[in-house]
Amino acid sequence: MGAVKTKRMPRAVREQQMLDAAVQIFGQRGYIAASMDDIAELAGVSKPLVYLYLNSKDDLFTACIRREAQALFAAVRAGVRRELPADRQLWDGLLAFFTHTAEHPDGWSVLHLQARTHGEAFAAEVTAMRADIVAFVTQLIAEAARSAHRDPDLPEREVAGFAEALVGAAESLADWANATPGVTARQAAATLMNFAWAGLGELMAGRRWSPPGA
Amino acid sequence: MGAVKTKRMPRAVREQQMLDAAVQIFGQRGYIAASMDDIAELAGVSKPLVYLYLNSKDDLFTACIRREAQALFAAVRAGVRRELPADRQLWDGLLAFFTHTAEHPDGWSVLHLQARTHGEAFAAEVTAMRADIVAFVTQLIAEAARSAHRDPDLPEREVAGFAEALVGAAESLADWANATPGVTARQAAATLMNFAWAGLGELMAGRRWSPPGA
Amino acid sequence: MGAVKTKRMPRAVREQQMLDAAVQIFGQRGYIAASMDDIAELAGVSKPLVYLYLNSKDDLFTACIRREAQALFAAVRAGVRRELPADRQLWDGLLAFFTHTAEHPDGWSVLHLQARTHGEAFAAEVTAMRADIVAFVTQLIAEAARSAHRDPDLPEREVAGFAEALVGAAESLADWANATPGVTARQAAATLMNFAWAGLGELMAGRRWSPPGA
Amino acid sequence: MGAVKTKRMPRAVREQQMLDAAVQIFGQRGYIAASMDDIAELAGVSKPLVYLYLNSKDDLFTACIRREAQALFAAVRAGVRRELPADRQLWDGLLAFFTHTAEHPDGWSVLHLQARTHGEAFAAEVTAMRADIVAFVTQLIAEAARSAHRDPDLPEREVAGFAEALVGAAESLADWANATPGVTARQAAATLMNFAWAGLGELMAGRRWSPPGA
DNA sequence: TATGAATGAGTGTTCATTCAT
DNA sequence: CATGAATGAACACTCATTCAT
Repeated sequence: MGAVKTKRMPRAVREQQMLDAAVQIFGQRGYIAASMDDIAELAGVSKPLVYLYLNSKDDLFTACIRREAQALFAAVRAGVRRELPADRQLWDGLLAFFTHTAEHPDGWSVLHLQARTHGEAFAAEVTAMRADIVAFVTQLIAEAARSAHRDPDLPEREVAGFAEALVGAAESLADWANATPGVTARQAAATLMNFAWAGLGELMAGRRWSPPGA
Repeated sequence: MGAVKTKRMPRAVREQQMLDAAVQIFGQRGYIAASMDDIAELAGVSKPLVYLYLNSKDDLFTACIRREAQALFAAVRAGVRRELPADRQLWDGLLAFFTHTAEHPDGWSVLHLQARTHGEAFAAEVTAMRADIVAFVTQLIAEAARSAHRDPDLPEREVAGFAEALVGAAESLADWANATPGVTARQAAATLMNFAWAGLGELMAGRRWSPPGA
Repeated sequence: MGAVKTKRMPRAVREQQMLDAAVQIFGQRGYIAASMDDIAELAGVSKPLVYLYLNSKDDLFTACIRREAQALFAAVRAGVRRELPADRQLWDGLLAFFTHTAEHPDGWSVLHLQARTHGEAFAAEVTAMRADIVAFVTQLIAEAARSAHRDPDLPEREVAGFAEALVGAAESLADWANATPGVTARQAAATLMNFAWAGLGELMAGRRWSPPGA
Repeated sequence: MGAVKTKRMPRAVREQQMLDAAVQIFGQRGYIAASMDDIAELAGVSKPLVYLYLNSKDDLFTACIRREAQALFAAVRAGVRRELPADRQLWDGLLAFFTHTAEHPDGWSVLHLQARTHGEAFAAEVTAMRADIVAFVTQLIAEAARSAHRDPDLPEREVAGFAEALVGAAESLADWANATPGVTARQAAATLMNFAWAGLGELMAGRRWSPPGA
């Protein structure tokens, strides 16, 4: 299971092996339950070497978070072509998102479960990437509204709430898809698209569901 | 911060104090990082008493989960009157949900973050309650479809995916609302209602967003 | 299993119930592994009452040792009639001994295993009773030698060694008999009698096995 | 008292130091009363190192039992030359036995007191070695009977009882010798030899002491 | 006479981390 | 570049013992 024990590798390669092992163990066991012993063993190196390269358990975890966050955001970006229509961009982004989370369940666990459960410092790392995604979605919505020539001055807070809800639903569905055998990335994306697109249309059209007694 | 140190209380009272403290510490630090020492201290009792009444860290955590799950579900139920129209019921339920999670952030953290991250046994406790909520929402959607005389035979799987997405979005928004100062329970509920209601309408009308190349 | 829970008993009776329970638990689990909780529960009383009557775990254990030691010595004495011939007395004594240890295995365990394993203070209690028995056997041997008119001045140290070996063998056989199903007290006594009596005869006759190179 | 604090020793050496310390503490205080802290301190190392090398208190105790059992049996074997007459072999074996138990009182305590008092698993370790010794003695008796051309078909059960009594007496005398200042290994061996040899002669001659009323 | 409520002190065990080589 | 040897600090859990009633 662990990396084959090879001697004398360049530092960069060794580091990636360590991060691979760390993501796997952190993702499956959680930050605290993961032991440096286990990570070192899975990486095929001695524990002092892990400390030499990655400094501490905290730093190692942070490095994992950063690597996985960048990988996820990069995957989403790479899936989207900005010249296509907004709904197509949203679809492509969702598809890329669900595909990536399905292919890297441990990384997704690190980002969505573990990092948020063990201290503000770690959570902040994820929050940054999440903000990028939310911003991206927000921009998409605004763009879509503009291109539809409807309600060009959507209240910013409302759009933000929408983007937040959309991203939140996506995250939840990613967990659900990973935990439910037989649910593909396409299905998850289609479900969310159906769920969200009509609401977005109403939003852009300026129609609101009004709470009673407001 | 901790409970006022009072001597010689009846067991039932002490137990609630301990659960209060445990929910707070588990919610803020997570299952593993929470130490029984800290919980006992916050509860204003000695550690052996915690063990005498609650048996073990596992049992204590389980007791927390159960208490918080029941409280949350009870709050949602109590907020809904079944004789009102479906959209009103959904609104009332969401409002009760966001109100409760806002008022009990640690309990919400225990349920939504901690319990799902530390072993199947704990997760199952939450899953049970979540299933109740999803079933409740599913029922609401079906009811709404019936009362609207539209597409009375919605495909079950699609409704389930919708309910899942709706509950997932609600959970994510609860985190977001708790983490974002200035966001009220009403606002969170309104955002989600706007986000979801139109999509539900489309669903009931049998209209779907179709993925490209399908 | 434990005593029936009855309220308001005279102190003496309660104390015996406690000692019964204590002997059972000490005998089966050992001094340290035995918990005051378990003893109190088995005795059918609350823990503070045990402390009220018996003071401390140490005192309770000591009381057990004393009671069992006296009971064992009394049983041996009661089995022997001093007017009979020496070999008959020895036989009767051994039979009484093996019968008692077989009927009170927990008491025997307390005396022979537990008391000697947990500190000098406890061991001393047993040593006292053991010395009584060794003295009794020594006296028997001397008496037998006198009545046989042979070697009336047996060296004291040698007789003591003999008595010690005899008692030691008896103790070992008691353990063996208790641990080996199907071995009766009579069989144990007969084995030891055969083993010892001839050696005693040689001793009294002044014949010795002489170590080489002495 | 404890080993001189030396840094950076090879694992094998440290392990022996730990076993030395453990035998001493287990022998003097018993399995449960012995604390890993005390053992580690006496061994001159930190507690985690004890766990790293010996795994657990259970394993450490088992390792002690095994080492001491092997050492004792090896000492007895080494003391006996099989080509000599049976009584000489018995004498040499007893002498080696009492010498070893006198020189390793803690080891003897571990084997004879502690291991038998704290669970079947530990007792079994000792029982195996004891069975070897009993078998050895049984063989000796049979051999002696053969070479004396007397009653070559001794009933097996009786020989076993004899061997049991002999070994039991030896064990008891070892305790006695260790507890009684001034008693040498030679004296203990001579006492037992005198005690047992004549009885063995009677046994081999087919003469029995017969219980009254049988 | 009797007990429910409560704890100080200690147990076995684990883990992130460092040094000497 | 790499590691075997070693530890300080903590954690879950238990137990003999006491107090207030």
